[in-house]
Amino acid sequence: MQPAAKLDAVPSATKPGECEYVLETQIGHLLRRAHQRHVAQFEKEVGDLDLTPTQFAALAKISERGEVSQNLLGRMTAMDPATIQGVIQRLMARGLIDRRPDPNDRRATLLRLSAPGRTLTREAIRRAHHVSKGVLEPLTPDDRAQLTALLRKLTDLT
Amino acid sequence: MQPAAKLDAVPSATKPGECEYVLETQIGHLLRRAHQRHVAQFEKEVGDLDLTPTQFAALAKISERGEVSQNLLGRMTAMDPATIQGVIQRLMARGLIDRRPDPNDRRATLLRLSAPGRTLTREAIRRAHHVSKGVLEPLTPDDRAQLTALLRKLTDLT
DNA sequence: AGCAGGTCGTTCGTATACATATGTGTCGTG
DNA sequence: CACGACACATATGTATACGAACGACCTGCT
Repeated sequence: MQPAAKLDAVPSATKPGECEYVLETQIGHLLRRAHQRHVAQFEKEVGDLDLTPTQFAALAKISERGEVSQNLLGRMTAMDPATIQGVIQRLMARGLIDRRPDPNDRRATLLRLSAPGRTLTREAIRRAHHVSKGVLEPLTPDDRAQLTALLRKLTDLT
Repeated sequence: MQPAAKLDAVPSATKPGECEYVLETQIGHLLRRAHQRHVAQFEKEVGDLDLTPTQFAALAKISERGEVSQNLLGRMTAMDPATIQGVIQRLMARGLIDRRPDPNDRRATLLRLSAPGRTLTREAIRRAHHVSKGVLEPLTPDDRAQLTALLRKLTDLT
């Protein structure tokens, strides 16, 4: 990313629905930036394990479920079938995941962690908790709970 | 994206910092999902103008500033120099943007909207307001203000 | 049994997103 | 004025992210 910026404050808002658009007040831009913040923090703290946030999410979820189909894993981690395919392929190439065909459904593939995968995931989970803490660090404890709750509501995660 | 999911609720949390990790409670995952929600909504409502959220952000910001250097635009829209380069290149190819070398700094390039770019941006801004409304629709008005404020705090946008 | 419609994994194409490297240009300091 | 540190735009490589299309397969209905 760029060197952080600190640009001049944003001036006047106009009435919405009109031809003015203050990027910095729009939810989409804010979400994008906040997400970027998390990715950066994750990279800084977990990057030396060579795991991206998505790769980690996949590992963590497999770890939680023991064995899942690739497609279900995708739904649980909010990844497109096309996306999860690439993620799994890269984790496979590193030997972190074992695959086997689903005996009950010949379309499906079942995934589980390999022994090295389990070890790496344990360590990554430890660090991931620290990442979450770091991301929320600018907020008060109350604000953190608020934000989490609001995002869950927004994303329909009850 | 996948057909939406509605998976079973998440069970028990363990004490954090330990070997449990409930993806659905972690800020990174929530931010990623919320961001996905916005991108999807944007695509649905602005997609037929063939604009992505980032392309639109660039156009909107150029429109606001009149003329900016590519690099400054990148900082204002939170895009890497490498990223903004690609975005601008595609908008240029469509004739939505005009370029000229900065007379005061031969490294820099100045960007402004072309006439078609201005027209398209006006229409896109109209729709973008509607997108923001749609994204926040699951929240109460109070919650919307709360969430926006918290994200601004988190992303250091004062 | 057989078929229609849907699902699972995969592939292709395009667009962010960012690290890294490079060539060119600017600027402050000596 | 010269030089080193830095800034700007670009190029390359990798990793999401997703639409669209595909072949293989499953399932419910007839």
